[in-house]
Amino acid sequence: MIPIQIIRENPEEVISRLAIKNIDATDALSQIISLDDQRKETQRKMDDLLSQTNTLAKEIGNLYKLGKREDADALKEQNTQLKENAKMLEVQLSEIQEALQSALIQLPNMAHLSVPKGKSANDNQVVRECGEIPLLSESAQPHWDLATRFDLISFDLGSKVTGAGFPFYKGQGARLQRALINFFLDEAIAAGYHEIQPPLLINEDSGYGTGQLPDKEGQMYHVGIDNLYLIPTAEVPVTNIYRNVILNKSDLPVKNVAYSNCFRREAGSYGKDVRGLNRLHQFDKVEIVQIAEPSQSYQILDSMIEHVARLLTKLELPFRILRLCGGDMSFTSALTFDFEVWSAAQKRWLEVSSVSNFESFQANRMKLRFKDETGKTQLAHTLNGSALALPRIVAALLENHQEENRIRIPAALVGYTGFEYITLPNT
RNA sequence: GGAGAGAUGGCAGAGUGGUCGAUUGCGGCGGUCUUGAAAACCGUUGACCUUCACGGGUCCGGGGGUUCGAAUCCCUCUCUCUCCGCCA
Repeated sequence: MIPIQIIRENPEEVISRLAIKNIDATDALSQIISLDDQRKETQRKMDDLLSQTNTLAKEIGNLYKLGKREDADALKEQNTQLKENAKMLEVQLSEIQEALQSALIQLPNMAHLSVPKGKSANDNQVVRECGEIPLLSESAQPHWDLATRFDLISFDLGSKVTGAGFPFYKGQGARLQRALINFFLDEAIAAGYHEIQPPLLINEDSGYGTGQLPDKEGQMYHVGIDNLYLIPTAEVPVTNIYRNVILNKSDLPVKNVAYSNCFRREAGSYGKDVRGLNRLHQFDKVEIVQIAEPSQSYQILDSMIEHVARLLTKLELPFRILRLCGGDMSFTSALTFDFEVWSAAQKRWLEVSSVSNFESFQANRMKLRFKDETGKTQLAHTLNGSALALPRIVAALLENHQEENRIRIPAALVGYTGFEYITLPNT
């Protein structure tokens, strides 16, 4: 939610920054400002009346004490009348507030000025390419075939026991998963992040806090009997820790890292993009989340990008970094960089991380603030990024590092897997 | 799952219908004293809306109600604690 003060103070900036996301907010803003005017006006009138009723109530109390019962009764009647008027205004006010809130909540976050204009993923800007794209032999296989041949992952068992998109990891496949999780967590801890293990189910309030609700409801698994949602990312529980919290300036930046399973319904996905590990309903991810002072958030965004780049370099995977264009960005983000690794056998780029600065958009929704040096409370900035999501990393590791009859584990990971090569079963 | 108790400011903890946004203690901040610190003493100390300001309004877990007037009474939801049951 864009803070109303920003809209009031600087509507032109809001309009132009929303235009980067291909949104014409001119009408919406003037509607919002007029609703806000009505809100103030109505509230002022109501406060006036309440002030009068408060004064009268005190007088009545005094009159009773003095034994002037008739005078008191007369005032009582007067006060009842005032109270009724105040009640009417209260109803009006809550209607106006509801309309204002729903208008505000429909506005996406403003794009940062560095965001390129554009409509789709084709307009994203490649800002960096790192690593060498491996030349594989003719017999190189995509990861789903490797996973079967080396007996690492069973998609069929997943379908049998749960459904498509819920694979079983087995043997060296399972150990590789565990190794990656520990590697990512240790790297984050070394970079100063604080490890958190969050719950995997969240309530409705948390869904609103980070913006999954109301509009992305269909993307989450819902446990109806308890009205809880399975988390689509650890970002949701980890950021919502700070819902309705006022931090001290000295607490910032808050740097948290969490490993979790992630659950996504991925309604509407289909085709070759979802083959194998490319798109799952349940997957593992290590997420980094920071809460920062506004003046530092972009510097912190850079440091998060370097952190993710370092992980991919250590895993010896060729990758590129994209600056997302306005049309490809999420509703809540102000600036997003995507990381893609090259999948050598599929011959395509796979998105493995998305690092974003939300500025005060999430903070405003969930009332996450901090006290600055003058003792004033103001909204903090929130940032998060995947560091990293496992399935496509596994896909790329298997494909890019495949050799004749084995798959090489990158050196940085050997201490975690306990083996240097994935080998064929029964050899 | 059954029975009971409770939810008040950063924390602890008073307050059971009238001047209570709330006694007090701790903590925090500022000051006196001190070479410095501690102790002691004095002062100060919540959030939100509105206003240039003065001021006004809202908030005692959430929501609703009774009343001229609610932290205090009633309804409801959520959460916490104790006991019993079940259980990794």
